[in-house]
Amino acid sequence: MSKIDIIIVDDHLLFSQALNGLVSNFEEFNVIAVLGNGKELVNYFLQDNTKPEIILMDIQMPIMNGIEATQWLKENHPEIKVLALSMECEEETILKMLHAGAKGYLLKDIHPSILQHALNEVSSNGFYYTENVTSTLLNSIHKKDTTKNIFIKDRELEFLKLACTERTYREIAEVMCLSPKTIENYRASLFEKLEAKTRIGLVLYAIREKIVIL
Amino acid sequence: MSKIDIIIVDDHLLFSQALNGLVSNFEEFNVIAVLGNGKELVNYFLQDNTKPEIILMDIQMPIMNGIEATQWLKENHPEIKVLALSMECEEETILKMLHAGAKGYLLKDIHPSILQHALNEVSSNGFYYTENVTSTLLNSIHKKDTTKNIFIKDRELEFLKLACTERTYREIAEVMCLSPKTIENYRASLFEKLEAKTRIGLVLYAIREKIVIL
DNA sequence: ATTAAGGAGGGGAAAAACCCCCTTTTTTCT
DNA sequence: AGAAAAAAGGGGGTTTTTCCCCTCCTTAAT
Repeated sequence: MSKIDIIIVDDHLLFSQALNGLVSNFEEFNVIAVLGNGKELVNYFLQDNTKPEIILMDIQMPIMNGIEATQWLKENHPEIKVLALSMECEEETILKMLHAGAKGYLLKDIHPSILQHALNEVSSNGFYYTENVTSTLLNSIHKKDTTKNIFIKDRELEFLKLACTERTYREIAEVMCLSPKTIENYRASLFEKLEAKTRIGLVLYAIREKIVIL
Repeated sequence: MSKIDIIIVDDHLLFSQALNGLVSNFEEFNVIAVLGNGKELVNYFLQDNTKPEIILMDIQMPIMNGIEATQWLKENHPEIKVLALSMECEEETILKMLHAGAKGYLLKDIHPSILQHALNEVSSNGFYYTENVTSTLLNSIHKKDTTKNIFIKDRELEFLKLACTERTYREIAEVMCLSPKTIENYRASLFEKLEAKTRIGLVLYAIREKIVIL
């Protein structure tokens, strides 16, 4: 019985090395490479090395992250199955990874035997989706309905960023070279769009949506 | 030559199990237990089990985190050396862990051989501090000078949190069961303390200092 | 030619900001 | 134990900012 080739991509050396030992101990699998980020993975394939059947992919990585790497694989080596292995359970991250073509999404706090099972499932069925992932998908579908497509115009965005400072509207008008009354219109339209009742609401929205950083 | 007993405390099963394999492969060390959080560690000691010489301690853990667990060990088993092993490189976390009595602080992206070296150092010298940790300590000393000791009183803090909503001051007064005029005093004193000129300034401060989350 | 969007504006009410002042209780210092 | 300081609660009045409604003028696209 020939073993199934696996590549591990994770920037936490301690984890990737330890995981290497763990997976290598599974009868059915053989780790052929341990890489530190997406860029190293791309280079690995550009050098025409042995192709793995499955890649265990971390998400948060320097230089080239797991999502970008998975997208690259989908375009260049679509037959290789990516199994995401991350600590992040944020909905957005999971969705991005699945859109990029991951065949499964595991959290790092699972039991090794589940990893083994997942690897076997991915190898035989082509995918392995946990309850966690499917419920996230359901959630996101549900949300899509309520999420209005909020379109913020360029100048409104400029204003929104300036609204997140201690400048008064009059000062913002000066900075943007506009009349205070025009600023007033931006304010009103953003209040409506973002369902804000006060300037504080604008600030909270901007910070939540990472329109302004910190 | 008798091996040095080690306990691993980490909630990420995949990591802890894999790390177990890794450390067990080091000639000098012997993993006697792998636990999922601080509470499990406390229970382990309450049951009068074999004491380890070193504990490899994760920080972010459910129920009882690494900092709390290390503090408990300092009071109850001060001879046991704790080597922190985390992904967090935030200054505050490192400082808290060192204050709690950790003999070293490693990031999870290190090479396994560094872990081995660190374990040996902790065993022989009693500590192992990387450049990373010492530079963080230096930084924090430097910062102490410029950081004014901003002291926010309990009620002020309550007000500050409420100020980060779309409530008017009058509404905040109602929520806090106070006269709007008292709220006015809190506002004025926070404006002075936090060097804010408008309510937006308060909100920005509160979010930066993580007084309000998201 | 009409419509939509961006820009500019007026008037007025409400909220926020900025002054000054006050009492009472609790804590801290000596 | 007693004085002083700090914390908590409240008040009056003024100015500025914010908020809301509604109008008018361009300009560019349908």
